[in-house]
Amino acid sequence: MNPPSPPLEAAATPILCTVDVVLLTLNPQLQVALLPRDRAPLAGALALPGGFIHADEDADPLAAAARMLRAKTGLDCPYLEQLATFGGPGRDPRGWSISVAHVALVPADLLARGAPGLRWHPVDALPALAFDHAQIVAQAVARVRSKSQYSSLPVHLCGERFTLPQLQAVYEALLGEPLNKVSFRRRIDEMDLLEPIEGERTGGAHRPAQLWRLKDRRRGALTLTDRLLGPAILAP
Amino acid sequence: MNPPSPPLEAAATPILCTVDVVLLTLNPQLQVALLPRDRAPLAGALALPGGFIHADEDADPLAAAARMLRAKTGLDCPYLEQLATFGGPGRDPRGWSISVAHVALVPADLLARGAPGLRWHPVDALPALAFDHAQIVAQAVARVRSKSQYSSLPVHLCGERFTLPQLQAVYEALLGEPLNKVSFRRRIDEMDLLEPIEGERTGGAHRPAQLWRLKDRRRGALTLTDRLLGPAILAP
DNA sequence: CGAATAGTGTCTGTTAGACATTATCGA
DNA sequence: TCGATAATGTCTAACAGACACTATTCG
Repeated sequence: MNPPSPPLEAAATPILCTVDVVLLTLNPQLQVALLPRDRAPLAGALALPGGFIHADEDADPLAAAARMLRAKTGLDCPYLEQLATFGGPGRDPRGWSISVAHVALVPADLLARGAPGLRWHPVDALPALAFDHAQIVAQAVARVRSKSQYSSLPVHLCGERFTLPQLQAVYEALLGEPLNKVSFRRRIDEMDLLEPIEGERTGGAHRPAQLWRLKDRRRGALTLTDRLLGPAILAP
Repeated sequence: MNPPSPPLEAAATPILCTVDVVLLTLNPQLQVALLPRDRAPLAGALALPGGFIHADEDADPLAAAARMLRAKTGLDCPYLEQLATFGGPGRDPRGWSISVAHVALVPADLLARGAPGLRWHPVDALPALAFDHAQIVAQAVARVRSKSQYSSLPVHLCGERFTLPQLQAVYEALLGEPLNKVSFRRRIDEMDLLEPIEGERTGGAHRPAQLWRLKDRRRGALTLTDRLLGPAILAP
């Protein structure tokens, strides 16, 4: 039997392990939360909320991302998933580094509670970002748009209560083109996602729309359709 | 200006950074390549091909996975993509660790060139695996089955040259149910993936089938359909 | 010619989307 | 009553899949 140590194949140079979060909202276009870096390297540059994994407090990468979200943005997000891992010798001047990137979604009506330093930028007109964060944002946006074709992901950009016309507008903003109202409602109905709630929302002189909310068992999860909602978009 | 070091927020405990590869083939069922570990921890246990990222030679996680594939399996795989990153304090007894998991596909007719120690196991009847590798394999299989619904991924499990009935059988094995021949061929045709080649393959007393190969510009890439090929499967 | 598999033509039930109609509000 | 938006009914063109038919090989 071998003794349990030393690990013969251990990496010579330790690798920097970080998580980053692409926090998105729809207000009214798709926007991403950025923070100016408060320390070197690249102090002052705009970057995604993120930081080092803490071995003593993080249970896994997703938990590290949730901690980062809480600490840096102050927002409580109904949706958080892992996106992909970016790594290499050049992306951080301190050395070979890994970033486990995540995507988070927050409804626009919760933005007021966020940290004051947060800066929201439309994803289609980004300023220069630190590290390889522009590439990470691009991949996150592609993933969100792709999943909007065949899942309930966009409901996590609406608030707790919303109308079907509002939800359709969210899907249309993500997919980039108008959807057929009848087909859209058939799909949403088939997904068995929503339940009607009392109360009405109206904005003017017209028939008020029914309010809906996610069914309990759909909370925090994605529901998939077996047919596409919109036209095909290139997936990651 | 701040000096570039020390990094104020650097992780106290270094984190172990590894890559693992879920190498799959279809022969005739879906099988995964496993290797008995040759050192502690868990020496002798079956594990995925993988190892530490080497900061001095790997350009990124995908390159590290490709190096690992070459070194540990000896196989040249036409398809390799990142799957997801698994991490936590308990998955490796040496401490908080990260595994950037990948999926690779290899046609069954190339298996003979692999390393002699490789052991192939049907993914539906796996033995006990080291670390959290069973979970990684499960997620890889789910991803491959899901992508088989709407992409050309299964062609990478066929050899260089194949017939349409062979390709359909590969799709059916992955999706777990028979497909309509006419619809399947319509879809493959719409994807504009394949070109016919000279030569015929026949196995007996019947009409020989046309041979096809991937068009050049489709090499190494996935092509997507805008409609599903089979019934919906729960995606990761 | 018969068996077996490859490949294609055709028909029909289903579905997506265009359009029209009804419903419900405020002014 | 009118304008505006919500919600639903209906019709048609397109598509998926079932079926049948032809093609091509070997024995």
